[in-house]
Amino acid sequence: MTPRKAVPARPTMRDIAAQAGVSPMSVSRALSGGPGVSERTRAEVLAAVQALGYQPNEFARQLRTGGPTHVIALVVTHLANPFYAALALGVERVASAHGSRVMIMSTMSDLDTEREVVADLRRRPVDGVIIIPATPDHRHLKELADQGRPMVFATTPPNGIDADSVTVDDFGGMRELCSQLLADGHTRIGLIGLNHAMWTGSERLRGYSAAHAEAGVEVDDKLITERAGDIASATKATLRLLRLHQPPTAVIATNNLMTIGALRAVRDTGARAAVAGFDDIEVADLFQQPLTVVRYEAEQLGVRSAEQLFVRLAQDDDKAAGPTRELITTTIVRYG
Amino acid sequence: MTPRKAVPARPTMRDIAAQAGVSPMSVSRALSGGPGVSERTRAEVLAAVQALGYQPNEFARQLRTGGPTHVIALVVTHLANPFYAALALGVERVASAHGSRVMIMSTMSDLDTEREVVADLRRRPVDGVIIIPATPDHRHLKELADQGRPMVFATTPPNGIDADSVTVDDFGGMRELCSQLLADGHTRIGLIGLNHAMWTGSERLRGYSAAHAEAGVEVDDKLITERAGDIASATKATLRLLRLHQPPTAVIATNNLMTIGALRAVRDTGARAAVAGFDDIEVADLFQQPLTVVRYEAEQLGVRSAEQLFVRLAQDDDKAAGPTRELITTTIVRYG
DNA sequence: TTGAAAGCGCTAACAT
DNA sequence: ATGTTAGCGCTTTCAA
Repeated sequence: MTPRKAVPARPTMRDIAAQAGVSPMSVSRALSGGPGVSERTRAEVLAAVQALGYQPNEFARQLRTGGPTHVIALVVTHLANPFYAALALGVERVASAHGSRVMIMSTMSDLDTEREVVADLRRRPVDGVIIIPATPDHRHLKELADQGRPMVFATTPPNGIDADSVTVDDFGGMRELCSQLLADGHTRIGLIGLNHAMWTGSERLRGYSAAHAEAGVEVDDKLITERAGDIASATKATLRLLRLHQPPTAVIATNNLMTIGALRAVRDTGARAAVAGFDDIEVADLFQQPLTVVRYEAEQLGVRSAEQLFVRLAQDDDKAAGPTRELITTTIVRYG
Repeated sequence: MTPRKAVPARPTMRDIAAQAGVSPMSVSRALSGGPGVSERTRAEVLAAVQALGYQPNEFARQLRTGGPTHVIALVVTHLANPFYAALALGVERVASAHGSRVMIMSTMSDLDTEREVVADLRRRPVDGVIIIPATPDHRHLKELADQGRPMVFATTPPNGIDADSVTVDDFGGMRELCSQLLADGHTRIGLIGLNHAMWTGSERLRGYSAAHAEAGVEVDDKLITERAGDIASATKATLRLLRLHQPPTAVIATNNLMTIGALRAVRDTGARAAVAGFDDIEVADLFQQPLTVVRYEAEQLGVRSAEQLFVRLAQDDDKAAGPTRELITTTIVRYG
């Protein structure tokens, strides 16, 4: 942490009061637009504000009134993933409409980083928090929630915490996608980059299994590859599957990054395996390979999460209802 | 469902002091780790902190000390554009290393929205601001800067403001890209979605012109299409060019969105025009059409901007040097 | 080593 | 309609 100079001195209400020849209280009243100020005083105050370029200090006001800070926090895993960027934009849009700003923090899917971020949030008076949890361990998040901070969990429901959530229909989306592949005649379908430990991962696996069961096709565990962190490892995992004695005729990637990796692997081997994946890819129509995806509105996920948060913020604590669970629906899209 | 338990008001330092049987001052000292506290007192304070789940209020501290808020603002045009998302991630990484958080605001390239955002920032004690200006009109930004707020301009230098900037080598990148196309034998090269009014636009046009001049090829103004706001209008603009009596044999798109639009137009018409563009596209290797791009590290742009901001924040006002201008270099990448 | 007093910038509550 | 007092949660200053 580098040393810093203090924020440059800004004029305060006292300065305005002095300049306008009134008391600070009159300045406060004049600026808040409330009644009890003569037009003449108000005019003089506004003139002084203009002259000195005064801007009220929101922190001080908030400290005194105990009112909202008009800042909400958004904790994501990786902002550069277009999916989270879209979600963030949705959150920002809603926050903006409510006069609030968004503080964004990326955890890079690292539990320790998430802990740090959360510790920071406990000290910082933000009005509420929207979080995409990095891991299934939510103990530190419970401490935040217990502080009385309204929280909304996005993409993953809370684990042992009494909080709202907005999630994607991971199960239904994967089941439908997988069913279509099975209907196309595929009986050996690979699953790339599954993370059993995460809620989304287990839900998507459940959908995969359900589709197989409904089609009366047995699942071969050798076709399910373990968690892959990035595109390159998704490519490797896919290559491993394609080299099996009985390779899959189709692969399903468990998120947008895994999809890119899988496409590269199939292209490089010249295999004729069909590729499908969770998460839409905006430019998939330009790909040389056909692709089927589970699409849902990432921005909408952010919008709904933020709206739910503001509902909570507007609520009286006493008559607050139990946690809500909202589901974002999915559709299947075929490219090429 | 369990009724949400009444939120306990956040404990303050006084509560800790009472619980530990000491004065608030001792609590402050114990927590700040400073000298002048007996081990016994410190232990009792820490125990009380644990017992009550106390977290200091950073605002109150900041108000009293006048120190930094450890919040910086990042104003971008559109967070969902992968380019700005990457930039934001770079900013966040550096900020995090300096113990600061990032408040992100998207202007959607709208001047009025930018004005609102800036007005908000004038009231909110953030330590500094990194901005990608939405338009060439920087008057409202000057008011922010005049307040003494350290500012760094990213992608576009300030207009009449004494502030640092980090920009891309728009001119050099475009000149090199265009030169390569000319060397490939193209003499009619379209330019898609140029925004003359923006600094980046004029720089890129300058590079386009310079390359033509160096190659001794005359520029045909009919090949230069006006500003296009989104992918769809880029497609339309490209289609218009391709239908010209003497159509271009190559088109250069002026940013990543324009590139997508141009690729779609060329694909849909089955034209044989080569496509090139400013900004890299991560999955371009999967495209069915060849593509040449001007690549640069978007995240690095964010990193350098943030680093420059923290340099300013660490500086004494008196011995502050003049504005710095940093250039991010570009390379040409051919896909397919 | 500890505490009491004062004040950061602002506003609620009570004067006048 | 205006001003005075007090205090939000914290820390600096000064006294004990």
